[in-house]
Amino acid sequence: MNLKTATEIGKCLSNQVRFQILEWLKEPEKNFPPHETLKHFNDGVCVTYIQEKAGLSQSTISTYLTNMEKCGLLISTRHGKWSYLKRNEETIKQFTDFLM
Amino acid sequence: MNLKTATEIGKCLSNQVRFQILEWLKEPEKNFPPHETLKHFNDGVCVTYIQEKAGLSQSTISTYLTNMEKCGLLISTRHGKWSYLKRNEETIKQFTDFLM
DNA sequence: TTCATATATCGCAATTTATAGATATGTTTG
DNA sequence: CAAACATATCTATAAATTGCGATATATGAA
Repeated sequence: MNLKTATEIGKCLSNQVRFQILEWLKEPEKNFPPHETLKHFNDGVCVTYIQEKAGLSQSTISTYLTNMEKCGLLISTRHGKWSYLKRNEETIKQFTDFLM
Repeated sequence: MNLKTATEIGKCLSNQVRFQILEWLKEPEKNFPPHETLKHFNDGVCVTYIQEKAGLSQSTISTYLTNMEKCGLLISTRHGKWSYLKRNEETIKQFTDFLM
């Protein structure tokens, strides 16, 4: 982890909704409805569920999630027409190690 | 640690200079000149040293440091006309625990 | 008390971010 | 292929942040 990447992560964490999403994704099955097609949360939660729960527009949430993925906070996996997002614990660990 | 406080900390970490200051303060004796009056770094580093090293204006750095103290990232101690700043490891730990 | 130094606060212009609607792209299904 | 749906990107505007100079406040020294 370097200063530039860490600051990019800091930018993601500077917004309450984005930070909240990261918290929700700690326990997907507790915070989101079960997936209808996919029967598990192995790859996280789809954009629509996150968007509905956050209550912001689809475009806003999509941008948030894209940025969070770019700086390594999230991992995105496509299954058909859905994108599933989960926390990238490795990057989060590197970030906290860098900070402490 | 709650979401609001964590996001305030995130805001501090969203700027490269502020993040850098936090990194410098990990090892004050390595990153700053020795104090002339105070002979130790027990309370951290004075505003002027941080300002000179960061290369931004006095007012900007003062505001940065004030904000970083308000959200608990730094601890400020007055000794005469100088303010000394050091990392608040307790808050930093709470923040990383909250994130992980 | 007056001066010099250290830090804090105010007011402002420039830049960046937040957020939405419109539109584009990608994917499945009929 | 066309329709329907999920997600991504583009464009625009309001709001927040950046960073500075000017000014105010606090402290120690003369």
